[in-house]
Amino acid sequence: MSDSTDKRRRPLTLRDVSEAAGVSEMTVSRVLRNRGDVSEATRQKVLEAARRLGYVPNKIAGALASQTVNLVAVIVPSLSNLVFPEVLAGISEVLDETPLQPVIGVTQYQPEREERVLYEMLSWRPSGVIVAGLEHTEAARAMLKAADMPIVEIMDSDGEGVDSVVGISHRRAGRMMGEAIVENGYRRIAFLGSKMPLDHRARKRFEGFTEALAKAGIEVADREFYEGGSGLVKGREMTETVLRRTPDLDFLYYSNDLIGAGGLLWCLEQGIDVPGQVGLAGFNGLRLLDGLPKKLATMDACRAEIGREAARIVVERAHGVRIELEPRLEPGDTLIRPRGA
Amino acid sequence: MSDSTDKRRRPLTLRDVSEAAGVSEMTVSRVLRNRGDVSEATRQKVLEAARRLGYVPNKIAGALASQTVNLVAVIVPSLSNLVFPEVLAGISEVLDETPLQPVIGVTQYQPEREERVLYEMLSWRPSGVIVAGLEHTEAARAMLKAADMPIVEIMDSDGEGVDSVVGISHRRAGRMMGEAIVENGYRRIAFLGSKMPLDHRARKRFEGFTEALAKAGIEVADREFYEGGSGLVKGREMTETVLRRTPDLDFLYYSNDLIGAGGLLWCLEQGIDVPGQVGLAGFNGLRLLDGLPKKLATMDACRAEIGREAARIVVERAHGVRIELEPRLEPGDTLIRPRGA
DNA sequence: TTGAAAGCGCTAACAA
DNA sequence: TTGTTAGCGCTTTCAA
Repeated sequence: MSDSTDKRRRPLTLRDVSEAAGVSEMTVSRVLRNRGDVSEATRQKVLEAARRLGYVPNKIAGALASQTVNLVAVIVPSLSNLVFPEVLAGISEVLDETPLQPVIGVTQYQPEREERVLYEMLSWRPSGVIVAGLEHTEAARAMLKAADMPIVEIMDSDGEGVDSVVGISHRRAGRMMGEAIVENGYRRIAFLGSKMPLDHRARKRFEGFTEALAKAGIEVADREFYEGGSGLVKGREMTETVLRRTPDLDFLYYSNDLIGAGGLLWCLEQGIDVPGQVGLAGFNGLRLLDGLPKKLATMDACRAEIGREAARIVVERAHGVRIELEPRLEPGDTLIRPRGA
Repeated sequence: MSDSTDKRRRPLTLRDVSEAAGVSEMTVSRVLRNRGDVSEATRQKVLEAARRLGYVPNKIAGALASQTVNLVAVIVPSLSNLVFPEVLAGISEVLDETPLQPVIGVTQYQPEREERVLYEMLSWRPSGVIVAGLEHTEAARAMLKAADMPIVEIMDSDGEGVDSVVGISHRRAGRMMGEAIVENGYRRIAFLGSKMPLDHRARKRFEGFTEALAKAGIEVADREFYEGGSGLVKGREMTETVLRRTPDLDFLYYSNDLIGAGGLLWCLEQGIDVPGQVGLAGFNGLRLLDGLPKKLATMDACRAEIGREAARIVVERAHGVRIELEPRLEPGDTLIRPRGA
């Protein structure tokens, strides 16, 4: 009676397996970690006992004793952005070949949240940290500097990192797109992006973009910023707003593909000739949207590649590595004007 | 010289703070956890010392000593599916108000991977497990049963769970959509979905769907399955294929909104009257796609709500709870035929 | 090939 | 309000 009421209150320990198998805890530990020499006979005995009891090792105790944790902290601003899951996929791809495991933290683009998440994660003493962006609170930067493990700041290479850095230059990406737009003869150019002052990468793209225009003696003819989650609807609305306000625009540069796609759909619906009348470009190279009526010009941000490289650095316990990847311009159907247009 | 070379090899411990602040380790521990009565004076002393040294507590040791871990294991098939980040958002929303933190594991729809991820996570002795789906390997189910913590299986309520279950009935969702389609007078109906034999929820929707049609004496007129990541392109291709093969179809039911959107775009491009000539419906209620030329009929899967309820169960340490949410049919513009059509 | 002892860094429980 | 003691469940190290 009492037997069944208090069944499995105390979680199983190594000792339970040790007793069930009739060997020392140490031997059980060795078998379960495939370490050291254990005779095949005892090995089987232990394995069988562990399986029968349903024993799951306690990594907390193991980590404390061995002073090693196979966790890699990965800190990103958002998961709904579509971009970050791709980075995570790149990271997993590499870590899957190793004993390391990613642990994901989300900051929602808030520096204080990032600081808290980082603190939480560091308190588990991971084997490395991969964090999006170069901008952190002072305290966060101090923690990263003090942490005795590989730190990789990803996505952005415009600035100084704490340890290793893997990313693209968003300033340069913006500049490249600006140049391509100018080269294609557009002159009345608008920028449509998020209002988020904390999306530093979008900001840097905007800076590089205006810089490129300035070199050609052009100023941004109009700009529009939105708040709240992106999406096709936002793109439509912004596009309508900006084209109403400045009807002679001949190019719209969007800070991401999703709002760009919304804009594209709106233009096509309105019977606007794209790119004859108005050219369009986004950013990110989302394959997801490939099936739109026209392929939006965009720039690939090398997301999976960034994830893979960052993971490699952690796996190799490297420090001070700096990898700047090359963003690729994908002109699609909305940038290059047909001859004679 | 040697001072600077071996700086900060040994991570800081409570003892370092204790010495720096001139109080016992226990007092430092109390301050850092806001526990027990500590005079404001010592409190400040400790805080200042901890901050100056850059001390980050070791949760591994803490967890081992206190036998509590404020981690909640969350296991999902994929992050690129768009659906799961929304569930995670619901979970975070609730956990944010508590000391609990979600830790995410991804299985890629592979049962063996799920088993491994689960084993890894359980070995950290989390405060609860939230796992997508009711289908698991036998070993995984055994682990879940043996684990002495709240277990919540989410997304699906068609079947028995190990402990708590929060989800919708996908069979019912498929049936509801099938009924709505029949009621609207469609008779030549096709199903377009993923080939994944392991996407049990899509399978159940299909089953409920055919069941509803059967009740009306209708059989699925054609079906098409795809492999590989979804996306607009896949939807276009499948739609073309199926309409070529069976030109007299008057309705296409897609297993998710993204391929449905691709199909919608293709139909509109071809000058097909939607829903006059062909009606369309997807599944999920992705707000992301709201800006399409027409609003695709779909069914909301209550993703955020599912996340919130699951998190609540873990927070309340509840067991054996069963919550079946009501999927909502969103007819959009592609299901209800205009009068006289 | 196996086992015994010591201790990882912290906190529960109790004492002062 | 503060300190002391004794582990938490495992692994490292050394001995047999």
